[in-house]
Amino acid sequence: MSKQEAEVPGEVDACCPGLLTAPLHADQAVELAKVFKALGDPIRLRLLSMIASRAGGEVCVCDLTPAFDLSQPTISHHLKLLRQAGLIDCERRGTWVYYWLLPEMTDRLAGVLARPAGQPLPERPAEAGVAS
Amino acid sequence: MSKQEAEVPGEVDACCPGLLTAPLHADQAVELAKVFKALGDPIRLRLLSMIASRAGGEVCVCDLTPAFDLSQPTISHHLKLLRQAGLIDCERRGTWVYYWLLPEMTDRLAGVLARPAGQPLPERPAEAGVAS
DNA sequence: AGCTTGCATCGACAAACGTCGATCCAACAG
DNA sequence: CTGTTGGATCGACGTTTGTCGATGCAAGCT
Repeated sequence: MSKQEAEVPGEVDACCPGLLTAPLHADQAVELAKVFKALGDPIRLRLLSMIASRAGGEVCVCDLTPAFDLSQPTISHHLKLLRQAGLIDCERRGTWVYYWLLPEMTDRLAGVLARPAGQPLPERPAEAGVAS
Repeated sequence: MSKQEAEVPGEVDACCPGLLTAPLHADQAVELAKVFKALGDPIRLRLLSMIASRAGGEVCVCDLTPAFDLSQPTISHHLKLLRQAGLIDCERRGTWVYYWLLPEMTDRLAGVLARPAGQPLPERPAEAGVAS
């Protein structure tokens, strides 16, 4: 497992301290977008959440599939996308396949979205529909 | 502006301390996925980055459009999606329209992806292709 | 050897997405 | 009022995505 064509971004370019500090380069944007796109589906978010929050650190697919109203191939497909995004990895153990989180990737995303310390927050409070 | 059908998620459900601590509920997953999907495109990531990293805190569309090899309607479309996701907002000032970041949303995402303090990290080091 | 079970892969197909040119609207300049 | 410019909205069109049933493969059971 984890050895298919899987073009795992992996090294989203160690650089770039964040989206919010400097304009992203086109290549970095492409790599980052792959990962965010993987998170852009409710099923995949729930799968990732179920995997990440598991006590032992890993989950058997046989525990994931019945949690959704979707066919087994569909769940398998979503797991594949999460794996190709570098968010999870898996291993076959006997009859079953186990998935676990790769925290490096979620850490990286959190860092990319984080606002660098005391960013001034330009003067504009939080007018989300104030209709001044 | 900022007053169209724009079903801004906004309150992705103040709860949920993170994706990684407990299985996400279906509704929360749907809301979160909308925002991540908005980030799942290289153009939108670069737009957001250009807007967020701007000194004055806001950018005129006329500064954004020429930075890409895309038509003006396409850029406008991407900006609309970012706005509907609650990531940015805009205002018309005279002839020009200015966009700025809504840091609440990026903060929320960063929080959702963050690993709660000293999460054990189950024993599995970081085998990204160890092929044991 | 056969059968069964757990998952992945393979088309297929409808829905969603990214892009464009054309058009429309708001604001300013003559 | 007329013309111009910045930007949003409107179809249209090709590509990608999410889903399925059918099939393939690996591992255990009898």
